[in-house]
Formats: sequence, structure tokens, C-alpha cells
Amino acid sequence: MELQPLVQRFVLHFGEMGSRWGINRTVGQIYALLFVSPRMLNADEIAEALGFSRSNVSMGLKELQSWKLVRLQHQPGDRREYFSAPEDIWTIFRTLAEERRRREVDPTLSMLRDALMETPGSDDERHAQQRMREMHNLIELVTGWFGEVQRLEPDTLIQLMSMGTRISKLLEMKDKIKLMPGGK
Amino acid sequence: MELQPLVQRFVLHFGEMGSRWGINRTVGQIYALLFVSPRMLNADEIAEALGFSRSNVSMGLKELQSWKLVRLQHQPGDRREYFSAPEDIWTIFRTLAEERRRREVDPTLSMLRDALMETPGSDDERHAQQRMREMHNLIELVTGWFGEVQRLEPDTLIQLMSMGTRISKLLEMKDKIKLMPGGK
DNA sequence: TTATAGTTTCAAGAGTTACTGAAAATACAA
DNA sequence: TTGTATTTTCAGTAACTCTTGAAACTATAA
Repeated sequence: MELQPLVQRFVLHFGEMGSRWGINRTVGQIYALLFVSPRMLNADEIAEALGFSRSNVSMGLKELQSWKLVRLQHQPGDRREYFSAPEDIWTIFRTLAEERRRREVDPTLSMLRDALMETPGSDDERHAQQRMREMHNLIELVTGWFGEVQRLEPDTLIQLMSMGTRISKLLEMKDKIKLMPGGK
Repeated sequence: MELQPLVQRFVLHFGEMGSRWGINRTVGQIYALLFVSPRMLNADEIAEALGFSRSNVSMGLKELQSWKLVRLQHQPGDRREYFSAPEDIWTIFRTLAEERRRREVDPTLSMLRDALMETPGSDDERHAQQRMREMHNLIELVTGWFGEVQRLEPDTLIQLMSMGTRISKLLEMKDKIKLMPGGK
């Protein structure tokens, strides 16, 4: 299978981008290919299209499975495993955010919590702890909010995001209503 | 300068975390150290505290400067350059988001835009292009929204985030008001 | 100007991660 | 069961990134 030029550029770009994150080139390219592919692909097809060894693709797919970013399915009458990226891009976005939180944010939060439990033994430690507290609170606020917002319907979310900063007007309005006599 | 245990753990954790992102251990540790330090530090102090070579620290600081994550200042009567992380954690958060957008999102968006300009030469390419369009729109929506929201005052932002999903109630309310006779 | 404190660059070596082909394991069909 | 198709593992090598010490450079003080 020869890659079409449009797809080729997309795939190469994600290979490069992947390496800026923790993800390696192979994994980036495999995902990009699955993302734009009109049908499920098996490992041999992927290896051929991208010019990687079969074993490299196997490892890449395993990595993607551990990120829950690909779905595995069997085709009737074919023993091989076929892979695809989810149809809905919001699902992809959510999965990615969720996994990153699990792998990167949660361990950091737990380290910070431990550190905040300790009694500082000096002024410098007291200061350090104060900074850690600020970081802890920021992370909790942001991830907590993110977790909640993710549960909204994509439509509501799009509506919300399309509002941009006008959202702050809405907040002011809310405050006024609260202050009105008879307001809840 | 011996690192205090509390600070030590924090610094090591960020070293590890750094390597999961594109950032290397040295850079992660240097930033962590600056973040919790009660005063500005010079390169020698950093090198000594973390046990890295002077030149390694120099390169790390350069990297951090290119991310705009550290501030450089001279102390009166001292030739050496002193470094610090911004006091306000929201500033740090914003800078990080801004730089990541510039380095990772913008190039991706521009690649996608180019790809969307082209005329697909097959059904497969048409499908690929459709997927790229979905990705493009999602990225534009999210980053555009992010850009706007960043400009809000931290207080407003905190208020907004603390609302979580209750924000959707606010949206419904807005719609009702719009529908009311006499509503704008 | 020269001397010196401080910073950056760079080539080389150390360390790490990616990738491959071969071999082992697994899954299924006959 | 045996045979065959498919996937996974793994040891070795290739490629890449990190780290260092030495040398070059820069800025300031005398």
C-alpha cells in the first residue's frame, strides 16, 4: 500500500510531534495513519505503509492500546487483528486527557500531598511548602474542573467554548440575579 | 548548599516528570529548584545543589529562558546572573500553555490548513481530509477558547472553574432569558 | 589597556531509547 | 494431536540525546 501524499504529510508530521511529547515517532505515525484511514488496518498493512518492521509496529500498537487510543477488532473470516482510532474526535481528546492525568498529574498530586503533610524544619522549607501548596491547589482546581467539564455533552461544551470570554459577562449576570430581592 | 529533604523529593520528581515531556531531567530539576527557592540563584549555586556540571546548568537555563519560564536579574555588587521562577503560579501556567501552543499547536494547525486546501485525488483522500477537518476544528475551538479565557482575571477564572458542570445550568438560564419577551 | 570573574560553546564519551530480525509463543484449523 | 498463520518477546545494534571538561568568549574592574 503506497501512502497518498496528503496522508503522507499528516503521518510524518505526527511522527515529529510525537517525539516532542513522550511518544516516539513510530507510535505517532501509526496513530496518525489509523486516524485518517477509512477502514481498520492490520499490523502488516501498517508496517508496509509506514516502512517499519513488523515487530516495531507490534510494540507501537501495544503502546497505543495501553493509552486506550485504539480499538482492536477481528474481521469475520480473518484471523488477523484489525485496529482503528475512535470515530468521535471528542472521545479521542477525552481519552488522551484522561490518560495523561492518570500518568502525569496524579503522581505529582500525590507527591505534593505527601510533601504538604510534613512539618517544615526551616524557613526555607516553609517557603518551599507554601509554593508546593500553590501548585497543588492550581492543579486540583484545573484537573477537577476539567474532569467535570468532560462529562458535559459535546454540544454543550462547544457552546460553552464558543462563548469565550463572554462567559464572564454571564458570571456577572448571575451575581446580579443572586443579589436581587427574591433571588435565590 | 545541601538540599533539604522536602525540596529534594520535589526536585527529583520533576526531573522524572520532565523526561516524560520533551524536557530533560536537568531542565526539570533546575526549574523545580527555582520554583521553591526563597531567593534568586546563580548558575553555580544551582550546579552545586543539583550536582550537575556548570555547563549543563548553563544549557538548561538557556532552554528555560527560551521557554520564558525564568527571569534573569543582576544583584547589586555581583557580576553573576541570578535566576528565578515567576512568583505568580498563574503566570507560569499561562506562559507554559502559550509556549506549547506556539511550538506544537501552531505548526500542526498550519499543516492541517495546508492539507485542507488541497483537492483530494481519491475517496480515501477525501475521507482523510474530512478527518483532518474535524481535528482542525477541534484544535481551533479549544485553543481559541483557551486563549480568550487566559485573558480573564485569575479571580474570575477561579470562580468559573469552581463552578464545574454547574456552568451548564448557567447556559440554560441564558437561553431562557434570550427567549423571554423583551430579552435581548 | 590587562587581568579576572563569569558564561557559553563544542567535541567526545556516556547513557538512553528505538528498531530490527530471529526465535518463541499463541491461536486456530484440520 | 500436528501444522500453519499470526503475534510477541528479546538480544543486539543503530540512532539519538545528555553530560562533561576544556577552550573560547564576554563583560567588568583596576
